[in-house]
Amino acid sequence: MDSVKIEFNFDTVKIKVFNPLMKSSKQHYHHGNLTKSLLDSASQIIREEGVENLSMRKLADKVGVSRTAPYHHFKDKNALLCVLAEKGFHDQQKMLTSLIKQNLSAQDGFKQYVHLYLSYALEHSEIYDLMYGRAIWKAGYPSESLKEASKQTFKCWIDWVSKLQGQHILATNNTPLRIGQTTWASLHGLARLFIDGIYLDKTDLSQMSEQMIKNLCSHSSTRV
Amino acid sequence: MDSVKIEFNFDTVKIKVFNPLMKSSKQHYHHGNLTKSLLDSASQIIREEGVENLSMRKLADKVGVSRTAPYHHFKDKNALLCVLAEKGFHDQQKMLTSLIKQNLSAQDGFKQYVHLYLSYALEHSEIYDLMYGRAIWKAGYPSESLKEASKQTFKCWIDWVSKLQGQHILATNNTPLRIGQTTWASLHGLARLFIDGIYLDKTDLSQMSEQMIKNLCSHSSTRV
DNA sequence: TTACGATATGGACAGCGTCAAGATAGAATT
DNA sequence: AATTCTATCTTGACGCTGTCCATATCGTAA
Repeated sequence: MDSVKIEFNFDTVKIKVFNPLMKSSKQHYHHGNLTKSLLDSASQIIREEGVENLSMRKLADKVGVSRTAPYHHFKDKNALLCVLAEKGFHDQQKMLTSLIKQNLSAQDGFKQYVHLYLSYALEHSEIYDLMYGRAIWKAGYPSESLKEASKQTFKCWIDWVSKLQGQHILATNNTPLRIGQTTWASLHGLARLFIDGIYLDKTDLSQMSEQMIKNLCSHSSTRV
Repeated sequence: MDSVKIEFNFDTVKIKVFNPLMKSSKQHYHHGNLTKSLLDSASQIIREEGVENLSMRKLADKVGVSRTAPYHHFKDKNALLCVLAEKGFHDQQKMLTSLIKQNLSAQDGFKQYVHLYLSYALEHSEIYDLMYGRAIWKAGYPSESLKEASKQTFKCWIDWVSKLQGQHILATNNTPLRIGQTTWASLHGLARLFIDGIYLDKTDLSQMSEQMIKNLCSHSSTRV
C-alpha cells in the first residue's frame, strides 16, 4: 500500500508514490459513497455555474475520481440530471404539502403558494430548469421515475386547484385540469422570464407576481 | 483552374482534381454569399434537428466550406445565433403589425393575437427558443442589435396592451407595463410548456389557449 | 483460497468551439 | 500590366466534451 509501485505498460513506465502524510492514511480504492458525492457536487456546480457548465469530467475531478468512474453510478449524463430533477420535484412537493397543511384561508393559501412557487423557482433556478426545461424533456429523455415524480406533483396541483375552485379562488368556468394547466403555465412563464435572463431586474418581480395573482384570482366573486 | 494540381505540403502530397462535369464549371475560391448561406442552413438545421444539434463544424460542412470559414462572417457561434434570433423578432413584429392593421374588433384582435402568438411559437419553436431562451440571454450574451430588436418588439406590445386596456379587453387595474408583462408571461409560459416537451399532446393546445384567453380577458366588463 | 461482482482506472475515439498562421482570389493602385 | 492590399478561405492545433473499452483492484461470498 504505502509503497513505491512500478507498473510496466508496454512502452511507458509509471511510478506511483503513496505519501503517508496525505490527509487520510487509509487510501480507499473505493470512494465509499460516490453516488451521493456526485449528486452533491453536481448540485453545487449547477447552482454556482449554471447547468451548461456541468460536465461529467469536471464533476469527476471535483469529487476526486477518474473521469469514467461516475459511469458506474449513472448510465450517462442524462441519467444524473434526471436524478437531480427528481429530487427537485420531491423538494417542491414537500414545500407545497407543508403549505397546504398550514390550513391558511384559501385566499392567503393561494397567494402564499404563488410566492413560494416563484421563490423556489428563482432560488433554485438551475434545478427548476432541469425539472421543467428542454435539457431533459426535449434534448434528453426523462427517466421513468422522473416522469412519475412530475406526474404526481402535477396531480397534486390539480387536486388543489379543484379545491380552490370550490372556494371560488380560481376560475370555475372550466375543469380543474384546464384551469390548473393555464394557471400553472402563467406562473411558469413568469418564472422562466427571470430564470432565462430575459428579465434581469428582480425588484420588479414582487409587483409582477402581485399582478399575476390578481389576474388569476379576479374571476371569482371575492376580489383580491 | 480546370486541371490537376499538385501541392507539396511538408510531408504530405495532395492532389486536387477539378471535374469539368461539376455543376458549375467556375470553381469559386470565394463562396460568394456565405453569410446568407450560413444563416439559411443554420435555420434549416435547428428547424430539423433542434438548436442543440447545431454545430459550427456541421454547419460549415453542410454549406461545403472549411470549418473555420464561418468565423470570417460571424465572430462566434453566439453571434450567429443572435442574428437568427433577431430575424425571428422581425418576423414576429411583422406578423403583429399586420394583424393590428386589419382593424378587427378589439375582442377578435386580441383573440387572434393570442392564437397567432402561440402558433408562431410552436411552428418556429427553435427560433422562438433562441429569441426568448437562456441559450443567448443567460448562457450566451445578446448582441446590441438583438437587444434593440427585442426592446422594440416589447414596446410595440405594451403600446397595444394600452389600447386594449382602453377598450376594456385587458385588465385595467395596473399600468400597461405590468399588465403587458404578466399577460405576456402567461402566453410565454404556455408556449414554453409545449416547446420544451413538457406537454406533448398538441390537441390540448386549442382548449388551453381558449381558456388562457378567458383568463386574460375576463377582468373586463364584456366577458368572452 | 478462490472466484466473483462491484467499483475504479487510463486509453481511445469522435465530436465540439475557436485561435493562429498561411494560401488564394479579386479589386485597387501604381 | 505589374504590384499591393484586403477580404476570404484553408489547414493545424489546443483544450474541452461524452462515453466505450479493456484492465486493475477491492470487498465479499463460496
